[in-house]
Amino acid sequence: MHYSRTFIPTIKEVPKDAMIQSHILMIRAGMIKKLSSGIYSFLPLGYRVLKKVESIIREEMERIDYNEFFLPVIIPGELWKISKRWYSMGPELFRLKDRNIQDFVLAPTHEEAFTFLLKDHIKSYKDLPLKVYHIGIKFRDEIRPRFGVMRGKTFIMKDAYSFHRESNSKSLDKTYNDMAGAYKKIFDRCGLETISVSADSGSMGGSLSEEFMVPSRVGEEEIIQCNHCGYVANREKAESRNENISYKNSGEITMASTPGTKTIEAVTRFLKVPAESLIKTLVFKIPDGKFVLALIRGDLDINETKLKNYLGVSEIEQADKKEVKAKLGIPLGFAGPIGVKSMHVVADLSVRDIKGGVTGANKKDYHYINVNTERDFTPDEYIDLRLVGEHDLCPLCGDGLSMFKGIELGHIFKLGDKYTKAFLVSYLDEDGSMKTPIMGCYGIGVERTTAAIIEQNYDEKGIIWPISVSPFHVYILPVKYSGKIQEISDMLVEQLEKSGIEVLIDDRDERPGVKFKDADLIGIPFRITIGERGLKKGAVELFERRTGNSEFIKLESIVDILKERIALEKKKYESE
RNA sequence: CGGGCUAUAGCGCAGUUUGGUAGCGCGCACGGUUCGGGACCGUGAGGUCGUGAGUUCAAAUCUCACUAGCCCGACCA
Repeated sequence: MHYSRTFIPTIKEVPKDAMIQSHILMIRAGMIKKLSSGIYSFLPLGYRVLKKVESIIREEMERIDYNEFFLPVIIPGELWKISKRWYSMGPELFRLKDRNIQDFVLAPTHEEAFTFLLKDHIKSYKDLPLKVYHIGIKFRDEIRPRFGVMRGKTFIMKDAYSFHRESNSKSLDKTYNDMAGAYKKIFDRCGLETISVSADSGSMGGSLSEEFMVPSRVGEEEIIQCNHCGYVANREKAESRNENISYKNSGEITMASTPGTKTIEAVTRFLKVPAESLIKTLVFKIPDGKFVLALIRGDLDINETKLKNYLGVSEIEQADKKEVKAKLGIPLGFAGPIGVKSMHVVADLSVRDIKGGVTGANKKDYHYINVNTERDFTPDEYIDLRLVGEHDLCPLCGDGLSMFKGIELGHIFKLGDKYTKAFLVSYLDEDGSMKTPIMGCYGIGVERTTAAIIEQNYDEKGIIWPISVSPFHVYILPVKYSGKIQEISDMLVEQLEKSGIEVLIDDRDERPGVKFKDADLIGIPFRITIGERGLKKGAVELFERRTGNSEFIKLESIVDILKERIALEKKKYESE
């Protein structure tokens, strides 16, 4: 293609709204343009990359026998009412009405639509397993869109769904594992280093789930990893081994005056006790307006996701001061479990063994000391509520854990029968009995993957595309597009394109410096510079963006050499 | 939703403190000199100063309200 006729609006300045490299470079290279917060248009160069990522995904989906569909983005609200997500999803779900005042949603994901679509076609165990997917636009009214295309209000997702016989969970296991394998290949082929971590399944429902992450400073996920045995999990999900802290048996429980000590730190300082002997007490509010008391050892924090899952609610928030005081009569900062009757009390496992502990007395400026769990109070339940941190112990091997950040590119779930049950999907099994199929679902964020590729492949000059997703294979840079140089450039373009190589020729009437800068910024893997300097020797310059290597190649062999190099480079990103 | 910041030409910014009718760099157009790493000189086009109201003889500048965007926290591919 000719640069002069292609819309590639590169810019020199760093856009003020962009904070991370992938966002900055996508804008600077003329790949995307913002329409509104979290809503971006893809320009020709960006779209070419997007399509390449999509086709890698397609190839790997086909390879494991998934059928490609294309579903609408606007879905009757009725379907979402059947799955109950109309009620549970909250404001991130875009809702609208048609002229007949019927409810609709702009689909944030397609479990409902696919389940409804396939319901009529799953009648026999012979119809299973059924594996489907599509690549389409999704809508989520994100609380805070961020980092350009990394978290948008609309985004392209590859979402796949599988349906299986309920009695044969091995079928789901296999499909799930196949998908994990396909994801690994997809990301490898995009030139990405990913890791898979076990994750919380959130509002999707279902049991097991795994996320595919790219480690990155700008990631929004926190990943916990064992330095020893390979345990990896999303922090939301991560568990840890309880340390054995030896508590001494204490004397009688006593109420002590602790004026103004509202924080853990203040209490430990005032009473001269370690944080481990405190019983931290937090009041949470759940959607039905009820309050829950959550306890954890003073030096630890509550993992709200774990608490939400335990309570079976989609949202919780820490109750605010005034409300707690008004409705429960408890001064926040001095809350404690002792004597609490009106609220459900859950305790983290770390609380169970505390003896000689300290906790709020539900009275302003007073704490109880010498508190023994079980002797002085009994929570309704002990569960794991702990927010695992960097210095905790691996739940598997007891070794140390570390934490780093990552970008979540894909997520795979074993869904169970949440949707098939709600939609009354049933099939006749071999023995003539009526059964409900179980499901798996599997997503990849396409733009986010594209952004992550840049995040892992750039330098101070611009993007460095892996050839598998590069908008073009070769950038031809005629130092001056006229006379002999023009003739040779045109000839090269023709020959290369004839062999299926994608070429961008910079035929603009610009000074060479401008062309070099743009070529570096756009980041196409190979560049051929054609100028007097080389032609004197009957050669052109072949430059490799990633290594910075450059060499002069005889004109007559450049096409063959390029073909060879490109084939070699492509091979690195091929399946298997 | 809470906290912080911003809004002036296509992009990046100055001007706001101390009110006097808008400027710089890049980009764009034209002419010339240049031409293998974002050239130089000259000329020129381009602005409801985010929106609305108020104060004032006079508002980009002061006041109030609103809107949008960005960053930090709770959601997600």
